[in-house]
Amino acid sequence: MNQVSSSNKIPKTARGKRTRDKLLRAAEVEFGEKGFHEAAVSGITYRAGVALGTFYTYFESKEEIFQALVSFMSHRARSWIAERVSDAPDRLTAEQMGLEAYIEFVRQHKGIYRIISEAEFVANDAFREHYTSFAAAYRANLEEAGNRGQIREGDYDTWSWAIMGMAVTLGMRYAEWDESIPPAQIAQTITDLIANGLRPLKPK
Amino acid sequence: MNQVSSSNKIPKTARGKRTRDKLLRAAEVEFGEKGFHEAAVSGITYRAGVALGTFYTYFESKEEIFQALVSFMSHRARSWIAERVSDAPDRLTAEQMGLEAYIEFVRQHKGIYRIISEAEFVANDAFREHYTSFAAAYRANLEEAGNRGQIREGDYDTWSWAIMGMAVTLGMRYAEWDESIPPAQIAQTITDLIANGLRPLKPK
Amino acid sequence: MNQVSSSNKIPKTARGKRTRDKLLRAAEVEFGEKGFHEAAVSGITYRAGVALGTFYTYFESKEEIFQALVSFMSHRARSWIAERVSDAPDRLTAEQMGLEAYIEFVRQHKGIYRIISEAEFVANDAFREHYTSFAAAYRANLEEAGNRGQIREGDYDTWSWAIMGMAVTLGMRYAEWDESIPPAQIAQTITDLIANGLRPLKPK
Amino acid sequence: MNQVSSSNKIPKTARGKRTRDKLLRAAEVEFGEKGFHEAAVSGITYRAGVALGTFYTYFESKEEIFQALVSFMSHRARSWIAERVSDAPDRLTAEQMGLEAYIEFVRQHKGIYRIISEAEFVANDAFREHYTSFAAAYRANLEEAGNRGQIREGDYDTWSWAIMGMAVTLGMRYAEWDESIPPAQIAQTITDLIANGLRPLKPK
DNA sequence: AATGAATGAGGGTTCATTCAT
DNA sequence: TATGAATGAACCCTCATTCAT
Repeated sequence: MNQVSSSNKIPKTARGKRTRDKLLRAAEVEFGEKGFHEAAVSGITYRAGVALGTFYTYFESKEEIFQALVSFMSHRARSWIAERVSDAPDRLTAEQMGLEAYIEFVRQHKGIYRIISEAEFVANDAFREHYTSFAAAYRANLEEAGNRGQIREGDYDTWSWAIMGMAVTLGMRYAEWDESIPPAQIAQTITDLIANGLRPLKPK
Repeated sequence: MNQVSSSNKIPKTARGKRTRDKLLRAAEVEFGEKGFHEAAVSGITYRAGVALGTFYTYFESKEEIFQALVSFMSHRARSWIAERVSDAPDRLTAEQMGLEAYIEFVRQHKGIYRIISEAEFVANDAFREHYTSFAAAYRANLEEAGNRGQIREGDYDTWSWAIMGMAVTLGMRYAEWDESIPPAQIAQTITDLIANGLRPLKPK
Repeated sequence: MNQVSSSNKIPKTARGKRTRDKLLRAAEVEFGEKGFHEAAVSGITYRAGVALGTFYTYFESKEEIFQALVSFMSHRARSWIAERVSDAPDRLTAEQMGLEAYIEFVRQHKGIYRIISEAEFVANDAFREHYTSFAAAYRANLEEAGNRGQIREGDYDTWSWAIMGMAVTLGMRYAEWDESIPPAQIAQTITDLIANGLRPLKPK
Repeated sequence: MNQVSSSNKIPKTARGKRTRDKLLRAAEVEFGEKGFHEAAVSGITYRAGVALGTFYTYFESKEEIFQALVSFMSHRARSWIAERVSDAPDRLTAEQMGLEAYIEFVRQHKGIYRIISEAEFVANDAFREHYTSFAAAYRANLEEAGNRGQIREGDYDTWSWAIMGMAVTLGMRYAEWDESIPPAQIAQTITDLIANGLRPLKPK
């Protein structure tokens, strides 16, 4: 019942691929605006400009397309950030650039934020996969930085989840709720926090 | 639809109060288990042991009881943490105890976590109120600690949201997903991160 | 999933009982006219004069009401025949009266014939129950007649199914397809066949 | 909708004939397993190993292929029995062999039984044709036997339907439901019943 | 002949809410 | 207050059939 569900619904023609893609794009908008439960399959097909039945040529169910969407967007986010970060000189700068990139990404894809939030309850596998991948990437970075002596050693696992948690919540706060503060500034503040903690800089 | 229409449905008799209470308690379980959309009013009344129609004697709608629940639980969480933290010697210790308390709280009330997550989309007012209150409490603490020289000065606003974000995500990770690590240990790690940042402890 | 399905949908008030009854009666007409698959729940509620949703107050599904109907009608048919036969002087006369009663019954309830036919594939349990009960009744009669010496001894089981088979098929032929021959005449012919077989009456 | 519109879809090439045949064979399995309404055209084409659209190259509709199938199988059954019976020494022996053959046939083609049952409501013309042909064959046999003095005279029409009815029902009972009793034994019992009726063998 | 994508009417089912008692 | 029957809008999904290639 949860078996790989790669359903024999993969398009075999170029036309089919195009239609499937239109549906995915439409689903991003529909789910992003209304949330999973309020979204309607007919809303997706309407936005995609195809007939209702066409939906079921490519997806088994509303759940399935939602899952597909979560995976798809999770990849997009990760690769977008990775690209932006690739030429960072050191880990802390990379952290800062990554955070900034993440907030910008969310600002450009508000629907995505909502979609991933809901995924916890609707497409739990994809949801966990998303966070686990993100955290794993962070963890690898922290470890590498640790090995190079750029940061101290410690519980990289927990740290990576903690940093990701900041990013997510700040994404919500400063990308969803309130766009008045530039991403760079938020990223700067947080990076400083991560780097230096709260200690008085020159404690006596 | 999102306006907290303080309905004129407040019970006047003792019997009425009891019934309303049964409904609220039942709603916590129903919403916690199924989430807002999958939950059914009939499920709530069934758990409460009253007839379906009785629900509308006390609540205008499914949305209303959900809102009431979010506010109620948000208060419970805050006061539970406040109590646990009240006798902390200093801010950092308080931070650690608070984080630990928070994780414990989520472990004991998994439904609550889910309810607040969904509130973002279903009862946005109550949801923002929840996070804003939490962040404000943090902010006040940070500011006070700053004034006392216990921590350095900085953008307390952003910091408070960042720290809260860690807590939320770690709550998910180490209370929802995986309970194998003791809350105290997680709290310790994070507090250390907050306090000291990632800098090598004895840089040359 | 097939558990007794006595679903907690039993009406608790007199009004409820009346509504459930209206639905059953309407279902008899709808299923009889259109067959299970072509019949619509909305057709049933329309005929019953209630709202669509009311259906699901009393029945879990279209399948469930169909099953209920088969059982109900099977009982009706059996008791109708039993009543007609009760004062027969001997077994052969009873056979004849029973067959006649059966054909008359089918003529008055053409829908029922179709319903039971389809039940084989839609509500197999109820279907088997129907035929098994009928055959058991026949069998008991044959056995009793055998014990009294009214008929010879033999494989009552197979005989009872054979006789029932005649009745069913003749019901189809002379009640469904063609009503020109009076039931009594058909019953007479068959009884004679059952009683005497095909042997020349005065074989040399 | 029930008129056998001898469609202009008869294949002209050898390849076409082969494809049409594959579809018919696949339809037998699909309809036999699922029944008319649950069966899907796509199920048929899938089993046949052709594309969905190909179906409509050979058949006007789902109804049409079903009709074609009923006729085809009705012929098969009749000729199979006829063959088995052809060398019977007398009518009663022929009856017995025919009944035995029929039960064996149903045991080997359970799908066919279901298909013909459903035909009453889906392809009524073909259904009546089927039963009428069978009955006519019986009738001719009875008449001939009567003329020869092998059986007494009587209402051959009703008798033929009655005997056929036994066969059908016993087919269901001892071929579909329960295969534990050998066809020959059932045939024997019934033939005896037909031949001798229920009369005590040595009446005074 | 064969393919497979596209269509859309149709129907079963859910459930928040209302209402009569 | 409490009950539970009644309502009907809403929506997911199926699948026979058509059509462009």
